[in-house]
Amino acid sequence: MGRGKIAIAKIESRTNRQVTFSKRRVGLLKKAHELSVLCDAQIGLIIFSCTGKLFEYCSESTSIEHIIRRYEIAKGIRIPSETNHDSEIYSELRRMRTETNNLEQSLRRFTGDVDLSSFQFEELAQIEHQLECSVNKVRARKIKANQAVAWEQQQQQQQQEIIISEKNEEEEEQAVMLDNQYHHQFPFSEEAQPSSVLELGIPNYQPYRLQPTQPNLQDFGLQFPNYIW
Amino acid sequence: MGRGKIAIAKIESRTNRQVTFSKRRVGLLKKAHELSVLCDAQIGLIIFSCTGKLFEYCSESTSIEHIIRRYEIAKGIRIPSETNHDSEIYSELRRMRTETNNLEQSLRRFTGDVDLSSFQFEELAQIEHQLECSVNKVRARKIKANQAVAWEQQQQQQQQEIIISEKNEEEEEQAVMLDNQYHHQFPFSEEAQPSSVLELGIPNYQPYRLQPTQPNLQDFGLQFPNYIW
DNA sequence: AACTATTAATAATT
DNA sequence: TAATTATTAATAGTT
Repeated sequence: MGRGKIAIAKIESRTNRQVTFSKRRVGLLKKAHELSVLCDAQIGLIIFSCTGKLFEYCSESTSIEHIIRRYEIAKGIRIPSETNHDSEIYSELRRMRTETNNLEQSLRRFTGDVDLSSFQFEELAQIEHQLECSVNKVRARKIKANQAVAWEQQQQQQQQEIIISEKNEEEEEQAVMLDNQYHHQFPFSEEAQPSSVLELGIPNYQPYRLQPTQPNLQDFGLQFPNYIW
Repeated sequence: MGRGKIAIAKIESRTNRQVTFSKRRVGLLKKAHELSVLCDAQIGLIIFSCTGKLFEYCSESTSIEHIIRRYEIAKGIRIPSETNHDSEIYSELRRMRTETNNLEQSLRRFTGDVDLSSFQFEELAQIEHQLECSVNKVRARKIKANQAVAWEQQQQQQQQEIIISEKNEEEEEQAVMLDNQYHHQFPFSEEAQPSSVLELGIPNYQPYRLQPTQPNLQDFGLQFPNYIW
């Protein structure tokens, strides 16, 4: 199923292997999800890439841990119980990972390294507004940081203002003024905050690290049940 | 991929569901095996049918138990070994705290919610550029996300342009028009950004709110992303 | 179960 | 690197 048939043996070309891994990983996860939904099966899937990165899937309304427990029970494997001391530390570790994930997710919005296709229009408008505010702050600081430049700009502005007050023809300058007014008085883009994202509860949501070297990060920045199929 | 297309929802017909389960289960296991071999990945797959029957697959030269152990270690659920590992755990905790701090600081750079005064002009310009790229991405995506809305607004805009070109009196309407123009017609031009907007605060920044929901997919093994710079 | 008309996945290419 | 396309592979409905 491709331009040609390939033998099922380790792909020697490193880049080729990486590309194939990315594509087939998505395909496998999709298939697992479809089987789970179509046939009401409980599925847990763990994938470690050859570079050691972890990917996983599990059916909705459950968790990998739960499936592992069920598996171990089914196989008659005993689960060693944690001590109280250990469980405290691990819960702290998990909490911190969650926090890290949240931070990384937020950061991706600012770097643009997030798959925006999962957002609705209103959400995108909100993100856009946030970014505008940030860039404006940075810009203001930048100007302050270089007073000479700032001073030049102010001089220029004042000259233009004089011209405008005399002729009142420069629409663009007017636009600047009015645009500011608009933002201060009618921050419409913040009003209609969709709660949809909040309600899309997917159990066991614990993404972890950013993937700067992986081009296919966006495959997993998406809401699972809806985006491809 | 069959005589007809089917929706991904639970198959109501019991016999049909059973048949599909049998077929797709084979397909899924095959895909898992192929991915494992082609890309040298370690894969564990556990399937409980709706009748409770267990099926499993794991890559060659390993076992489900081994993969489960590796998984739990990667997730910080279980201890690597039963020996004294306290120091390892605590160092991991420290490492994660450091990472969290770094992420928080990076985030604050983007929100402008931090002492930007400590940055030099060049650094600020870099951050600004990063934000511009991000906002452009969001903007482009936003347009795609709702072409109908964009179209409506452009229509409105055109009408208003006509009105304004005739009268040029309604200041507020003009502001709306120009704002729309800014947002939709010139999504990639940052130059005309009014400098006085710079004083706007960051309204409503809630870093944890807009996470795109994600399936139970994770990846591990990357260092703190200083790639942003 | 086996068959086959279709859809889906994906290897190679751009 | 991401998108496109020519092929192969999977499978839904049928026999």
